[in-house]
Amino acid sequence: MDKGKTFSSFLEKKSLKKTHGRDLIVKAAASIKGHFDAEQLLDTVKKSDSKVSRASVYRTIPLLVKAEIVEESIQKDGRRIYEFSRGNGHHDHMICVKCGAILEFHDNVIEKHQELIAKKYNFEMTGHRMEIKGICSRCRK
Amino acid sequence: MDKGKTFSSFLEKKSLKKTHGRDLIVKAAASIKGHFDAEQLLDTVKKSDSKVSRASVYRTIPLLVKAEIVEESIQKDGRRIYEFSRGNGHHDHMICVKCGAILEFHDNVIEKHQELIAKKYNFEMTGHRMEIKGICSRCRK
DNA sequence: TCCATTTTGATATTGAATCTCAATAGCATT
DNA sequence: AATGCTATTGAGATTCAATATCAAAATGGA
Ligand SMILES: [Mn+2]
Ligand SMILES: [Mn+2]
Ligand SMILES: [Zn+2]
Ligand SMILES: [Zn+2]
Repeated sequence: MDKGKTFSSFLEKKSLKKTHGRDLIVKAAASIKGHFDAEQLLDTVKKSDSKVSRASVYRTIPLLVKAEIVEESIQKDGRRIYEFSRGNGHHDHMICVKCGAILEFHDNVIEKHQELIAKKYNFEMTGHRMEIKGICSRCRK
Repeated sequence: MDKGKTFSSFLEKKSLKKTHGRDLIVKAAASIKGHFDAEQLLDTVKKSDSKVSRASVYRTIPLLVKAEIVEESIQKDGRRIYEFSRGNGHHDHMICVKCGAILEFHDNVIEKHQELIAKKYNFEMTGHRMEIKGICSRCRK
């Protein structure tokens, strides 16, 4: 799952330059297990090179998303939460309002019906976000 | 559909005070057809009484949501979008990334499957948000 | 009417995200 | 390897929705 190579060819295709910062940022994103926000990514990058700027991280994230290396998964407390695409495919999220835990799920029926809805309204779906909010099993007991 | 009365009893139950501002704000929310954000609500309230403050609007919105008079429907460009509950029941949204149009839909199968998922994970669902992003029929041609 | 408490308006502050701009790095060409 | 053009960067400023602050005003029970 070497997304470094993928990103590299993405940059080439788009005539964007391969830079030290971009290289470290994609590597940092890959190193994070689970969901992260821009600030966490910045912290992680800074461990490799403390001179990489916040601006570069914020600027690179949309590139990683376009390259399908990183996905924007949910919004939590006004912050955008991302995750590295590990080839485990698309999924949606449940967010625990008590402990903040993010649980993942996938439901083929829901996915299919989204497409049916879009078709019904002649709407060209480019993406979707579905978040279930509530209390996770751990917090319930 | 007099949500003024509903809000009034909500405030009573919670031992909150009935104020001029809160009264105007719920009336303003009811007067808006369709979706709105906090700033639009403020503009509308100010037409009745220009002294009602932005702070009061931002403070009252969560009360209206708790009272189930207003629903938070989607997030758009980092702004929270609300809508007055008109008893037309729950629905989800499609957002056109070209023109910004917000389309509504409802799908029983999707709703049911959300509950099944929650049950499967022993997750107590208190709400959900599902947004389909894409290009609306008008913008496609 | 009195008075404790809540609420308000005006303004300041926060914080994520974006923008600015001079300095630097990447890279095609010589 | 040196040149020159342009994309990119870092540091900080800026934006803007949302929240916090706090003295003054309103509310509602006694
Ligand atoms: Mn996920
Ligand atoms: Mn709606
Ligand atoms: Zn939890
Ligand atoms: Zn459209």
